[in-house]
Amino acid sequence: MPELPEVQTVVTTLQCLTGRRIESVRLFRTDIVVPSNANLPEILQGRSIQSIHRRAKRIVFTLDNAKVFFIHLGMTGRLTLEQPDHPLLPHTHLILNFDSQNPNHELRFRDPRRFGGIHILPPDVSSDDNLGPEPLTLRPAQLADRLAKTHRPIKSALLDQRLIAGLGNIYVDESLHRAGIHPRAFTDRLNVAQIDRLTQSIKQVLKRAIASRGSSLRDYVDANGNAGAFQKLHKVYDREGEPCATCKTPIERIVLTGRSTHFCPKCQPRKPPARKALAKQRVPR
DNA sequence: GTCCATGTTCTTTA
DNA sequence: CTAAAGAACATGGA
Repeated sequence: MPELPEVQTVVTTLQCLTGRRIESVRLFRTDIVVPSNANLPEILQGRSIQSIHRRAKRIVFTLDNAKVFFIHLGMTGRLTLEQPDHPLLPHTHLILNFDSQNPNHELRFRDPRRFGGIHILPPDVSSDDNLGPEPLTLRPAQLADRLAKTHRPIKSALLDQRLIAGLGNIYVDESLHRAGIHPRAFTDRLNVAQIDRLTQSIKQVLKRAIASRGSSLRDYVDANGNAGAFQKLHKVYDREGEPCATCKTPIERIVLTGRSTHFCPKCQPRKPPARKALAKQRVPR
């Protein structure tokens, strides 16, 4: 459910919590906390939230004592502000109550599949582990360097959070379509022009998706319970068989790296347009 | 019952 | 040994 644009939207809609003091913590499942021996209620109880920001697909909370933790929504996680008397839905794992203010909302974390989690960072450790660069500030040369170091289909590379952090299945497919690159194109065979275009496409797609407050296909909603609208603007994702918006060719769906992959066979040709020499020998010996 | 799902990590294979 | 492909995780909806 959440890729960069959705996570960004959740973070934006959570900003009303900055400066608020956590009055009570109810943790219904401890197995969503990492590390498993962390005492989350003790860490949160009585602290104020200094800031909430996004890094890749992580929602990073900084407390007034400089402690940092982040929530990852996984596939089905939801972080929502609710009225305290709102019925408790199944798979609600954490509820935080705050010092009373005008909107007396509580924060709830729900995640049926539990691929998401709450991660406590040890002091003086950045939340970055081996996450790649943020796509919105990515430079083409930076992407080129990283792509040249690996040999695999571009689709798989862009899903790899260590190579570039924040894209998921939807936005990789949309970015590749906009860039006119076949999802199976090998990373180390893309030319400079293609990588320039890809960098631009990724940024364009993400910016537009954020402007539409994310994609709601299944059940994504922001912290206020509002769905996004970008799914209406998808060019390829989940549009198998439908005509390409630019050339009318039916969108195809293949499976790559175990993931559904959507593309237009005409706008995203298998081989680069300018191709002349096929004089490559295999094993020289 | 079957297949599929906006993600990540561990295991197996090449 | 390294890199890439595959399986696993847990739940619900079509």
